[in-house]
Amino acid sequence: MVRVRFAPSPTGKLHVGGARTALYNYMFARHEGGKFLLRIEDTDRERSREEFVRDILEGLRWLGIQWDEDVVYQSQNQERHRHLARKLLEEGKAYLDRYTADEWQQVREKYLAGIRDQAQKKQMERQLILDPPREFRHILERDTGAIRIKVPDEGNIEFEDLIRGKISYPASHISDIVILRSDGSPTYNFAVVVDDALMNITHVIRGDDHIPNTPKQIVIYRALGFPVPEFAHLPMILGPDKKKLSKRHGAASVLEYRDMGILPEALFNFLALLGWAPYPDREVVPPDEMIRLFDIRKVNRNPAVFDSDKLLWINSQYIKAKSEEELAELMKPFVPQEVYSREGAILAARLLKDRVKTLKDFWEYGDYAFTDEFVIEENAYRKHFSGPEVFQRLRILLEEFRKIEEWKEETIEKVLRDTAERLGVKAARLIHPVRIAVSGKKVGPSLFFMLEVLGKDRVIRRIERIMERGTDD
RNA sequence: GCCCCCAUCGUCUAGCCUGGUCCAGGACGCCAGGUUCUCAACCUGGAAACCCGGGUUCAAAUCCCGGUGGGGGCGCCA
Repeated sequence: MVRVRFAPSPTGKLHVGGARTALYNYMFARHEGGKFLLRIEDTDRERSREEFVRDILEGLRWLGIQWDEDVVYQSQNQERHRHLARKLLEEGKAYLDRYTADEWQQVREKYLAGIRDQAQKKQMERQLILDPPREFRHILERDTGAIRIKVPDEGNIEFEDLIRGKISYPASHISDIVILRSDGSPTYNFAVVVDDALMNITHVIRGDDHIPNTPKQIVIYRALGFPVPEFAHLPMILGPDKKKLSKRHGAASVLEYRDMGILPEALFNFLALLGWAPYPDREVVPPDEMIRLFDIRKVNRNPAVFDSDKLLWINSQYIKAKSEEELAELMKPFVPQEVYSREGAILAARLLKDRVKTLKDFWEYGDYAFTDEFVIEENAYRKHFSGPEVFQRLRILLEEFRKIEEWKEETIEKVLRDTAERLGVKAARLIHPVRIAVSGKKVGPSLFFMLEVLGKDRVIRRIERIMERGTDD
């Protein structure tokens, strides 16, 4: 049975890059009918923060990435790490490096600084550890230090990457790997291997920045006698400047996208498309279908630039597909709670669902659906209410509107156009002022549709109100 | 310096494994037109790419080699 994991370190918020990695693991697990596990790599006490753990869990949950089994915290496994490292030492597969971290640093600077040849450097390191130079001879007395695993000198360390095919490293270029520091803490590569083995992980799917770690980890798996999992390395996600994505590229955290009014399934869809294409000619593919079609072997090998315009477009597609009722619920967090009402939200949805890009836009462009207290844009008002004749025309139109019995788009349009003709002005002369009266904005949905949706009472009330401005002036 | 990975429109990609149907398909964005009461949306059309050089072959985006460019690594960081 397939078992995969997502293993973030809680030193920052859940990032779109991490989310994409989680997503691919999740899609793979679900597609294969396996398990998707979560492990928090919190060994870095200095930088790990509880609030980041919460952010990561919340982000995953929001995206609809549900993990199986209990969350594993790497710090829980410290004892196992130490135990296994000592076992390797006893078995002679690893050896003691008696330098302290500081001393080793000095040794490196003094004896290894100019060495460019990796194989040569590896041999010299070994030499320096087993047979220290005079000034460090005394360390041989110690029975403490770091533990290093012996890496073979001959042959290649190879693995079959599910995405890239065969990858091969010359063993002679890989230095003996520190698995336990002199302070007794496990190193990253060692902890990852032990934890993955303990969790029975069958497939390691992660960013391609981990490719160089893989041969080292394979050495560790072998020394430990654990089965080596399959590996798949995903390409990175880059910012618009083609640099590795970071905070500098605006919103990089998953929850920030939620707060911008992005739908989780839209982000899911978009992220899945970064490096993989389920169809040659379809982009909007909901999560369920993505999972059904997912094929790790078809994942692209080159890095992808994060294009927020496309995210916005996909989001707008998902918004269009929602019902007014669903949208009314979804937009709730983006509308001030004093004015939110389900009725108003439904009106906003009906009015704007085909034109907005985010959930935030419903309030941004549709405040008038919720309340009479919307802002009337000054420049719009000035432009279309320039003289007294505007108010005269509106008064006449208002009379006609009052007479309408069937308040329907077509009827309203006919009445307005007839009135315009009677007054000898273009319909636009009435349309624009009315739009501003009822919405406060010079842009928006088709006016007649808007009037119908808003309802006769509101429309009449709002036209009356704006006319009061005219008498004041 | 050495090791490893990558390379199709501005961007995401299909095609590459199993050469010909590709003077390279789709999508976002962009431009133009249509619709129209505005702005979007929508519809139609358009500009836009196989990194370079060799080789293999009747034929290469597709296979091979080299170069160039980008990325990762060479840590008692993760």
